[in-house]
Amino acid sequence: MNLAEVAKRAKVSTATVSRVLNDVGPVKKSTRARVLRAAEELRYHPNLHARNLAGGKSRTVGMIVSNMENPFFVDVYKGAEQAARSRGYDLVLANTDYNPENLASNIRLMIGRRVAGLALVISEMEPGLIQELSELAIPVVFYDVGAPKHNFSNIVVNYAKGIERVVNYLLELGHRRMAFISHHRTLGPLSVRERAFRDTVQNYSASIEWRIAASADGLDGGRQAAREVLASGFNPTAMICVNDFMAMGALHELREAGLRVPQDVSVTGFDNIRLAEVCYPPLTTLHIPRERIGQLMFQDLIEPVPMPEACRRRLVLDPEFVLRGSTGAARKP
Amino acid sequence: MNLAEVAKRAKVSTATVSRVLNDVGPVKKSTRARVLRAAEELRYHPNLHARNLAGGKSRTVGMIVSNMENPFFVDVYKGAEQAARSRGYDLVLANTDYNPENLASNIRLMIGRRVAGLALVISEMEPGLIQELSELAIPVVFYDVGAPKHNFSNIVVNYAKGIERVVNYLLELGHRRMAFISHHRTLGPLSVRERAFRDTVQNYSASIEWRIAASADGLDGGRQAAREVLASGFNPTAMICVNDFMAMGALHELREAGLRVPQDVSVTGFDNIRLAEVCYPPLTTLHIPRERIGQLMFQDLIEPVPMPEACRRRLVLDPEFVLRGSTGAARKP
DNA sequence: TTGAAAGCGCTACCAG
DNA sequence: CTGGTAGCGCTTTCAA
Repeated sequence: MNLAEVAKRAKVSTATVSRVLNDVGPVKKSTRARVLRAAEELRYHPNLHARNLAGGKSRTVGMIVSNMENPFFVDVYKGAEQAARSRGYDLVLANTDYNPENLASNIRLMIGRRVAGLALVISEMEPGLIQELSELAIPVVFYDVGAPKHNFSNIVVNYAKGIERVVNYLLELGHRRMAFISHHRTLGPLSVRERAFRDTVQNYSASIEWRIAASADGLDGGRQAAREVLASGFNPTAMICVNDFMAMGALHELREAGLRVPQDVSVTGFDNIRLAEVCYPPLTTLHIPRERIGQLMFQDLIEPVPMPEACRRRLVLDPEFVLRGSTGAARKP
Repeated sequence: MNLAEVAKRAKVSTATVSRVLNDVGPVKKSTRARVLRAAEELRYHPNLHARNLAGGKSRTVGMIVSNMENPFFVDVYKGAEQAARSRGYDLVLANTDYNPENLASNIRLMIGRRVAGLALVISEMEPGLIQELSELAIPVVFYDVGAPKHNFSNIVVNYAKGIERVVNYLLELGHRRMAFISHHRTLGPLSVRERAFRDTVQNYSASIEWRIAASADGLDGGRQAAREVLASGFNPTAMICVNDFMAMGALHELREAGLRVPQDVSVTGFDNIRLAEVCYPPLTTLHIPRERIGQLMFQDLIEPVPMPEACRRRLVLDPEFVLRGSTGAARKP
């Protein structure tokens, strides 16, 4: 079923059908009605590929995330999706599972689709891919990572500040032995947080004992990392987790180990996902406006903000401390 | 950047470039290398729309789900995505948020993309849409709902059986006052579960007291529904939740109300999402092989299983009872 | 207000 | 093994 058949049935040219369907250009009322009816009767569904090809422009933006299992990414996705929908755009999602090969193929896929823009919510990119994208003239917005190129822009959260905040808070509560639970230690954004942790702790006093454990992002990863820490004999009074989702895994492990939170061990997260409030005990964490970020990313893509070559956009958000029940004074030795 | 430019640069015809890029037909080694290099140098990215248009066939399947916030859907998505990727297909996802308008527009979008198949993981469809789809000759697979059409097929879970199982279990534990926590009561699949609950309870004894509360799907919905039940003065010793995600919300509400689980109230879920194991207390629930379902849906779409008109496929899975800490003997009155 | 026709970028078929 | 070329279905001038 195609335009031509609709045109034939309505006894008009394909040009007219196109005008009617796209609501552009002048069309006599009666003709219009006739076309609409024909399309209806024929159950005509325009071929989007043909449309894109002929039109040259795309009403689609792409988003690639690392891990849809982590509610953080789902929320960002939903924010962007909603923003896109409300502006008559269409968002297509891809998931990498932190796999670089998936990332590369997904990016190529998006390029092949000639998306109007690409939002990357991932933890790192190979320089090669960065290069490939920068040569492409399609607007790209990164979350949390990004290189300064004319068609790039980024939205970043001041993770270091957040980590610093929470560590200081724990320090004040008397914690002197803390573990940092992370994932993908080598990825840029993650290592920033790790460094913030180390720096804050060391700046405070050389006598603070600390340790870093990492596993995969997720419930299992959090659990695994926490287990490692416990098994090592290091006996932390606090666990600072790189995100809420992992923190929930850690919480579980502690419970299984017979440790009470926060009496025996304090636990903190990052992101303030909805679950952080609902889990037990509710997590002390840092809030990040995830849906907002999704919206901002979309906006950034389609709003052609002309600016000097060197000055790509960069928006920095500060996370907000949220105090809940998973933290308390350090247990007495 | 297009085929023609690559062809010019490699000093061959576009036909040859196409052959090389698609790895079809005979091409001399040296030519092949030349083309590849040209494409590389020009940073050529094939236009997928043109490819689809010209080729006529699509290597893309679509999936529409109701609520990506609920991990259940994420898992199904991941299963399908993985299956698709491994077979060289590409999965595009859409989310409806239980909004019928979003569903309709997403379906049209998928049709417009000429997907090779469409997987619907949603709770209900308007007859009009069903009709529209059935006239379309594209394979459709439903999860949990579906009408018998030649191009439809469905994978369903025996929810009634699961609910029956869990209710009987609670009955044996002495529970005599139970609440059923649901969402979207009028949607087909949901009402089936509700009915199963009612039937089981009533069959057991007329003296069993029961109540049904419903709210939105999700943490808040579960919490809200639980709150309603508690506020109503009805004092259940058990809450049967239509899914784990809502159960987690209910768990939270009970905790806030100062009720202990399972000592004061037993709680059950459905799906056995990863969180069910990690939350506190861990949920007694019914396992559904979500990733598997995703895989099956994909398979069903691309494997052209020819069969008699009337006999569309229908695969029924039985959920498996999983006993955890959120349930126990009914409290003494 | 409408139609004819030139592409959009690619695949696939037919020759050579 | 390679090139020419006819579409795929739609949008968009340009004329009428």
